Amino acid sequence: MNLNKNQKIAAETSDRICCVLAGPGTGKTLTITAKIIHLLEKGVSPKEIAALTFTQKAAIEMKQRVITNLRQEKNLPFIGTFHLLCLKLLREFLSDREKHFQICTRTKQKEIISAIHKKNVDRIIEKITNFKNTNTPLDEKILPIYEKYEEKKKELNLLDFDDLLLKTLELVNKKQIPALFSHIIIDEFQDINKIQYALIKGLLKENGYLTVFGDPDQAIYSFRGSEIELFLELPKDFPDLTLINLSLNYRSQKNIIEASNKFITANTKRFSKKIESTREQKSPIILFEVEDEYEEAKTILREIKQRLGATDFTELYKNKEETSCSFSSFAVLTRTNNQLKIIKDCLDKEGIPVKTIKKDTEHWTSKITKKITDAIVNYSDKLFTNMPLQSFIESSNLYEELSNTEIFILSNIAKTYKDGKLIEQIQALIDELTSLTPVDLFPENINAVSLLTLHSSKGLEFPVVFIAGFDEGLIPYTLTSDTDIEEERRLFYVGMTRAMDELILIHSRQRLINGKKITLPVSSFLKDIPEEYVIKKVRQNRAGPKQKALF
DNA sequence: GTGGAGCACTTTTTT
DNA sequence: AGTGCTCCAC
Repeated sequence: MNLNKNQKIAAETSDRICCVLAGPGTGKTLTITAKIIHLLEKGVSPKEIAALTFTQKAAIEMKQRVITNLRQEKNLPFIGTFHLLCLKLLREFLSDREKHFQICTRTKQKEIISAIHKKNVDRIIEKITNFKNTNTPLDEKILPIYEKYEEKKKELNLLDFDDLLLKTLELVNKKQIPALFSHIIIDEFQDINKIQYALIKGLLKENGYLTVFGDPDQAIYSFRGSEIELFLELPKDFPDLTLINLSLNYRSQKNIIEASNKFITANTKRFSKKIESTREQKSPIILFEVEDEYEEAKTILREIKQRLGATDFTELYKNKEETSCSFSSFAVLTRTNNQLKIIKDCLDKEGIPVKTIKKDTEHWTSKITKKITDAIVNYSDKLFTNMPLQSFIESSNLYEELSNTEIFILSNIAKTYKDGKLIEQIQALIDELTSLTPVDLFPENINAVSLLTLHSSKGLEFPVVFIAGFDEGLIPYTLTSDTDIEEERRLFYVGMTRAMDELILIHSRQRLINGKKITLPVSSFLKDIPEEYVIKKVRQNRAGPKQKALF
């Protein structure tokens, strides 16, 4: 593995408590992978190591990389989500009477809650989750619902996702689960909450090694209980903490790195960190001002077409290798989901393929199940010719149709595939699918323009990034009262740093929000980006009356 | 059990 | 504007 100086230090240090500041595009996953492999090569037993993530996607990516590097997949350390680790520990350490619980999924949660109280089911679940994770008190109306919910779960022998962690922590505190790991590695540490933090401490052996990777400037999930303070107060909690800064960014050109570096210094809750681009300077950030959301969509369409340099899109499908950029080079990011609809419609109409994250759990589960079932049935024919699975995936259209997560699962199923038992295999597969999330199923390999919220863009990168709705009110989002302006700034920072070559912001003078036509000024975040990094382009509505530009 | 009127609500999302 | 829900009539 080819590591730069600080990546190597982070991977090989034998300091006991380390915090690796891993800004956007600095090779975090590579470094974590290197660290795991380094420990194994040093002779640390896999059983002594746990690498924890918050999402399955991250876990799968990391595991895949470790497997690729080790060229084997036996005797791996635990690499997975906090929830999976807790699930395994509970199955191992709970009493025989208790250990046979089932997981209370979101669907089941909704079912139980709505039997108690029909209205605002989602909000109630959110409140309960918040209460369990952060001790945010429950008001009088929700408390009895919560109590009945807990009772019902007990009756049905269910544990919800929060319970997995809480129950494990309880056993750890009662010493019924011993400290198990001498090396714990945490990914995306800025997303941690108090429960998870306590859990890590309880599972780490005395004088064990802890390395956390993350970036406080990308903490965007406080609304679901993450506490950036836990990251920022690490030096207090561990006076012997070693800070390592991954300072080289391999993703974005200089303008984007410098502009985002300066932008984020407007925040106070952070560690100062240095990030340098390894890439040549390219064009500055472009800011368009347009009339309304339809002009916004048309601007995106026009800019995409211009960069594709083709009007006949069927040609682009055929000659992918010959063009420097394709549909998948572009992403459109917005603060809210519903802003994406008009943009999607506009691109759809012009024959530009788009991909979005589907939120409809029931539908995709059955659809994907069918897709993978078909794939396995197809593959079983190919078994006669001994065609390796990877070649099969690449030669079929599956590579484009399936997300990376699906391919991973398919590979696993196929590996254990034996003649006869197809139905059982698929049954097992369906069990795995129920734990997948919309993001896991985002078809990364399909050649289409990505339409995403700023939140769901985290971790991704694109040559050309549009951030639409750069309007005060949406960015930062202040249409409801309890805005955390620093978190909103971090969210925009995440958006900016998705861009490799070009960042294009679009502000619309007017917009329909909740059925009302409103006029918003350009985002107040504009003033936090030094002027020399931005080119402003005003597009007047030709038909309409002349309006004074807002900047 | 269905369909339509009436009403409320409207940020972000993982396990 | 658009969605999702309840409630009531059939």
